[in-house]
Amino acid sequence: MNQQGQSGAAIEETLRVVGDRWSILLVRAGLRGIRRFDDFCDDLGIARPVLTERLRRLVKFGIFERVKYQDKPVRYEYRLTEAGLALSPALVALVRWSEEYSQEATSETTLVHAPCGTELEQAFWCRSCQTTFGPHAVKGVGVNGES
Amino acid sequence: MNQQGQSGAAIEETLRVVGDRWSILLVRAGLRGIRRFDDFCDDLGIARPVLTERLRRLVKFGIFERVKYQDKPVRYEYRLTEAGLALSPALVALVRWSEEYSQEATSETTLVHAPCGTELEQAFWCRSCQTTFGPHAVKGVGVNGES
DNA sequence: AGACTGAGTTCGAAATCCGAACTCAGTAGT
DNA sequence: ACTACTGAGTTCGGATTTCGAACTCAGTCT
Repeated sequence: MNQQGQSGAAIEETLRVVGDRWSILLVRAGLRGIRRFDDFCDDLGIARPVLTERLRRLVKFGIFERVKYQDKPVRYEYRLTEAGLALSPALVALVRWSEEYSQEATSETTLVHAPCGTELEQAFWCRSCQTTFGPHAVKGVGVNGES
Repeated sequence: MNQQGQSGAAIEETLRVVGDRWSILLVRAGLRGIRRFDDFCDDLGIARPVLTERLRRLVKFGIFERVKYQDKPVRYEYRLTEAGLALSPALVALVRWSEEYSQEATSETTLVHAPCGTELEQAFWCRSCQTTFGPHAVKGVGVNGES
């Protein structure tokens, strides 16, 4: 249908999992410590049937896990897995972007380096050159590798 | 409705713009040099009416610009703006994530530092400490700042 | 008994998405 | 002058998703 080879498939795969308006917000809520169905619901204002479906899918793809946290009335909660946690760079990138470019960003808090409190920058790091660099020096985003 | 303060608003804002299955793919296609309506269409397999609406919205939010590239039959193409280009860290983060965690990732190409060809790492950079660090040392992701 | 909690389901209405066919201006070929 | 083609869209009806509000179900609390 389309001729995306290689790394194209990877992103498409990923976006099929987290590429809707709610999934990333759910991950963010998870990072903030939210775990219970009703809390996700209240915090995000997501419709219940949609939340049910979304959580099921995120569990299926290993981003959240469904954990029984009490027996008497059986109750489950949702916790981020390692893979889920690993989405935070993407999340941070989005926050940074909106801080920088979104016209109606009303952000009061900004992201900082915890030890020193300095506003952080996001960069790519080349282990062999021992340097940081920006998006212009990345190759391989596309199949043919045009910057 | 929900009690997301501060940086919560920022992400929500952003996801209202790029938080659907197509927008990020469009940005990616833009990075790969695709500019014309029909090419986006063929490359992504997106339905035309949806593409129309998506592009209009991305233009409105300053991610693409609509540029006239010929007069005789008036024709427009879509180019990424600076703001659009600035989304690439998020995109790269997603690619990296899928390379690492996505079960059915079939990615052959990986992302590299263009000058030297080394596989890149993504990191946060603290200007004042002059160090790179990972997501665990970021504060302020959530309103209350749980890492 | 009656009210409450928490994780869901069920419902019908509304918004989105889809593919396929159509439009419209201009160009190229015969 | 007639036909075919290009490229950026628009129009259509049907299928899928999303929504809010109300309901369920097991167990607990008073």
